[in-house]
Amino acid sequence: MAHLRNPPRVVGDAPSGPPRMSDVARLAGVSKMTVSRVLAGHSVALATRERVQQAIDELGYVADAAAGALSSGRSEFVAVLVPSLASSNFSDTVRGLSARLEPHGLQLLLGDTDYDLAREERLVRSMLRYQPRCIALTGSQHTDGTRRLLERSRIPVVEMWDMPARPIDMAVGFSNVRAAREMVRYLKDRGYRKIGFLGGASDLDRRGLERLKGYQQEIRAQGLGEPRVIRLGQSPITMSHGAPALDALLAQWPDTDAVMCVSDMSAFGAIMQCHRRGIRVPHDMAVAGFGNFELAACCQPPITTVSVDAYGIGSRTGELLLAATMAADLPLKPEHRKVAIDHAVVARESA
Amino acid sequence: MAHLRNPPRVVGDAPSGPPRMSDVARLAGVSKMTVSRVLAGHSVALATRERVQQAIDELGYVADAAAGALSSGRSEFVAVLVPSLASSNFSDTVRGLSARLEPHGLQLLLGDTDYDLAREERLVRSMLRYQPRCIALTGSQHTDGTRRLLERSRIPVVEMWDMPARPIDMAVGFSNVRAAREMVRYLKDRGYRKIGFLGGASDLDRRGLERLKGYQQEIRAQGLGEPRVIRLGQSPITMSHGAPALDALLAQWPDTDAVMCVSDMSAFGAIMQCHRRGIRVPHDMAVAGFGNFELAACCQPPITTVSVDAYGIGSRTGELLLAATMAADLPLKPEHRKVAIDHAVVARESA
DNA sequence: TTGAAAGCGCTACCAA
DNA sequence: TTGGTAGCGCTTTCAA
Repeated sequence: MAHLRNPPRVVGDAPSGPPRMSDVARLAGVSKMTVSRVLAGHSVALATRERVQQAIDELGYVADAAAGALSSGRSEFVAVLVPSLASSNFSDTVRGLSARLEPHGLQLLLGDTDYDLAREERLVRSMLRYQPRCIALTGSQHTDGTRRLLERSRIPVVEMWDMPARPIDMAVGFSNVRAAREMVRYLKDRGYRKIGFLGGASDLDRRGLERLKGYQQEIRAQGLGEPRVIRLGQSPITMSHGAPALDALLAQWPDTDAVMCVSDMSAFGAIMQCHRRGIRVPHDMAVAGFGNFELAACCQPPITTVSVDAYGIGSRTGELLLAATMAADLPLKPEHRKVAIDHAVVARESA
Repeated sequence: MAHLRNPPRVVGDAPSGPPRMSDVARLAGVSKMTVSRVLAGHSVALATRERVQQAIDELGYVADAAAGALSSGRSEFVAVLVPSLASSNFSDTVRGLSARLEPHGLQLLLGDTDYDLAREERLVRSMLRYQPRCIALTGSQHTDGTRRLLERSRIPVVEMWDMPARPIDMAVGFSNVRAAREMVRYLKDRGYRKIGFLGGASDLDRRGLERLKGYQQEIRAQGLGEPRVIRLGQSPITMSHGAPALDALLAQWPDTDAVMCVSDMSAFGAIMQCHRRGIRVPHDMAVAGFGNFELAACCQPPITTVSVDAYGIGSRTGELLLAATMAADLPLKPEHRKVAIDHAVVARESA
């Protein structure tokens, strides 16, 4: 009788904690195993099943998932890391992921890296403690520590929102460089020649940097002179970024006739600042965004932008993860490890 | 030797799965308990601690949280349900919660109810399986099933974003009715007399309904004639709601001189529609929002709105939950079970 | 179709 | 300061 953590229950005592599987079993007059089978949907005689279900309902029994995971050796967690939950972009991706994974009873473990790679590593380490079946990260830049943790964990990994040459494991995204180049070409086709770029000052927003790189490459390729780049403000780029960035651009290059922004947020801020300064959009100044947020469609003038299927990134990631966790033995062919997501310039009135 | 789930490891075999605490113990030449103590930060001789730490690093050992939770009888999960992760309002609340809870090693289990009470119940049931230490819900309306589940679970519960007369357990929020009434008074003080209201058509957005109720009460109390209410569109109310709602309002009551919107999103949509129709804001039509999103400050004209401390709701909720989980034995006094969050009309240019 | 026993990986408890 | 043992609540495995 030594070493008992909880005092033995005296017969007739009210059960102390929440009901356990053995309580259900006793009430239904069956063994624990039968209860377990009913819960798992395995074959059990109809009459037995009904008695067990009744006992479950009567006691309000909820099975302990931690115990189940420990015993069966597989958890139902999927770890997901995004730079920011507030961004509609990433929250759409999360919605796409849930939509795919929830029907399989998988539980998302969500984390918000705040565009901070060290924080990402801390979160990965902390989430790995729950033995997730797989993990989805944003971007393809990670600390060495993060990579090491992931490699050692040997679980399927998807990197989202980018298209790295050599992903850790799998990737679902698109080339931000190419998308930005397409926007420059679009602006050039519309007749703009003095095109500026408004981006963030932080090197942590890799996707923003890629867009900047694409802008610079295409400006050079098209012979549109020296790039006109303003880098201002921290990630994530917010609406309030647009106004001061536009002012800085016009202060340095007053003859600019179009501006391409790292996101719809800053494009919106820039357009509102144009309203304030009496600059007509697009007549005096064209403004283009990136992301095709709802904001871009509702703004006056509606914002020309690059639409990206954020929800699709989530749901395709979910599919890859499902395939990888369900059939872990069948390694995917390399060409199936990278999923390219569509993107396109959406022409509206602002540019 | 029967009933062994995994075949016994032959001496010299490479360990099959990830390293376990016993692997670390063996490598460091100590018992599992000592490893456990090092991880928990309990007192261990410095030299021993260092050897153990070295073994942990060498193996890349990550402790299994499910096993720990099962053994110790307490998990590190906190369940959190919000209507929508995409809304900056609720994602701010989540940030406030994380900021308070993460330092204590607590892991958020986030769920998105999509403004659907049945879905809320499903999520609560599913999260309860992980034996969370406590749970935070949004709003004070829940299904009977949800209430029953929560009562039976006997864990601390906080209802956020509302101020119910009788909370399930604890509440952190404010009265949406009172806040809306203050906005009507503000508009009246500014000289507006024909004030309309733009809200959603769904009865699921309780906070939106409360704001409508506050509007109606105060319009009557101030003798401002019959309420002018347009209810259009599903929850959550988005930017695209504003334009058609404004059109409907003006079609029915062309002489309206001010409009109060259920959220900054629809206020923004309404203002953009005013731009399109050549209606000057606030000269021809005042527009007020609710929530004080970044959008409201960046819009041209900047939007007069009700600011609510969304982040504060999260961090105060975190404090309550910490107090309740850490000192579960000390029941809070009833007057400490309800935390009122400040809100205030922010006067800007739009009204 | 059902049951009994063992054990998943960890921590509480007591002993040394 | 450290170690041994029992057991958390469940599922796997095999037997009936």
